[in-house]
Amino acid sequence: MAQKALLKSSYHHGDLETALVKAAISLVRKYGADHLSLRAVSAEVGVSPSAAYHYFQDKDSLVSAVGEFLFDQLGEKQELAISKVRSTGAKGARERFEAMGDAYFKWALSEPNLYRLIFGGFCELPDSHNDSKAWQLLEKGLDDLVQAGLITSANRVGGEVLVWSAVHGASSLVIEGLMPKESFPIVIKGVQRSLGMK
Amino acid sequence: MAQKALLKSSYHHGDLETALVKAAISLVRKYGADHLSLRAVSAEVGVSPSAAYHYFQDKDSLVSAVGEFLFDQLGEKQELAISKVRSTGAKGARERFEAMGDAYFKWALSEPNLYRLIFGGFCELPDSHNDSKAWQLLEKGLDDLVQAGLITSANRVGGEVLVWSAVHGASSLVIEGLMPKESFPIVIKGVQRSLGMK
DNA sequence: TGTACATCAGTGAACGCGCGTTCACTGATGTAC
DNA sequence: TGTACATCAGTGAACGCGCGTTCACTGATGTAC
Repeated sequence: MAQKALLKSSYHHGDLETALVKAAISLVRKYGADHLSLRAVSAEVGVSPSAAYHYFQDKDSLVSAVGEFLFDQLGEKQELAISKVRSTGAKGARERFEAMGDAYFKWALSEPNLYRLIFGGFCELPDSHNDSKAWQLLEKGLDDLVQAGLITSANRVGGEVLVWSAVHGASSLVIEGLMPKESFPIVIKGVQRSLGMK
Repeated sequence: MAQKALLKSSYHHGDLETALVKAAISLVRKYGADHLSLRAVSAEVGVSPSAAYHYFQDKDSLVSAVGEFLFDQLGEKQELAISKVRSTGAKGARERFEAMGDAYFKWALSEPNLYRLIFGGFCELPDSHNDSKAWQLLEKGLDDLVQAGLITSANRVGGEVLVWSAVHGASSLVIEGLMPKESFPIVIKGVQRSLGMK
């Protein structure tokens, strides 16, 4: 029946909740998180403005749903980049670590408006972010570096917050035009030096 | 005459341009950069909405003026913090360096809405940010560390971008509730390790 | 010192607009018999 | 298989509102004579 609804153009939409989130993303991409309106999202889906209220309490709820969706998506981009690394052993651990940061940076640069929605105070992200894919990948990446003998356990301590801060900060500054994008590799080099990476 | 205008409550305001910028800051502080309206700013100053158009081409121009003002203000906060350091020699250089980062972080935490206005894509900052006070202080701070023998010239290379990225990123993540504020010193420690600071 | 005048900072009414949210409703759907 | 019915996803009109911007204007000001 969900299937049926998807197949025929029908009165009932099928999965309006998801459709609204995706339409919102499409509009934020183009016009920024400020400038997003519930009415425009509904119109994009081809549905009346009030329909959204069957799925979201208010506009803020929709925006927060978008934020969570995008935060997950960012994690998935990183996971994909990591999975593409073919090298093994220490070389693999290093390449996966770098791929993770590169994916984050690349996503930020290619989708500045989405990036700002997540990290610009527009939405409430669950504070259980330590369960998020992005965070877990970061932990795993650092663990791998230790296991590969590229960094010591001692230097690993606090690595998550340093890496995330540096990568996130550099991405943000480049997006806002305050730092040339050529500086990103320099920041990464600096982080690796901090970790004592060989 | 400007003096006179300031003294008496008169038809002419005296320095409406500055008054508008300051009123805008006051409103952004409370309600965020999205939610700022020209009309509210005018009302805050006690002037009709159209008066603003004698000083700013449109709303965006006002917001950009606010951004520049705040960016300068952040630099001044840092300068003030640095100037309060009494120690001399290597100890002084280290304390000044740390005071600079602490001031940045402290300002971000105490004024998240202002911080987001500057760094959240709401305004056009002049891309001559290398002339900004904040940037010059950072350069000078690193030079001092070299001169004090706390870091080597070799390690200083690229120091600006690493330091700014890490401090900015940590501030941003803490503001958004994605990182506990207790992590900030850990990030700073990591940066110092990267610089090979003794 | 007094007066006529040009300047221009600020007024206030008006414009058209899009917004978030509500509400009583409709009509397609799946189900019970 | 056919029919009556309850459900509930989506409608569409309406609400009150605040927004950015414009425009012809007013009246306080400083200046020239």
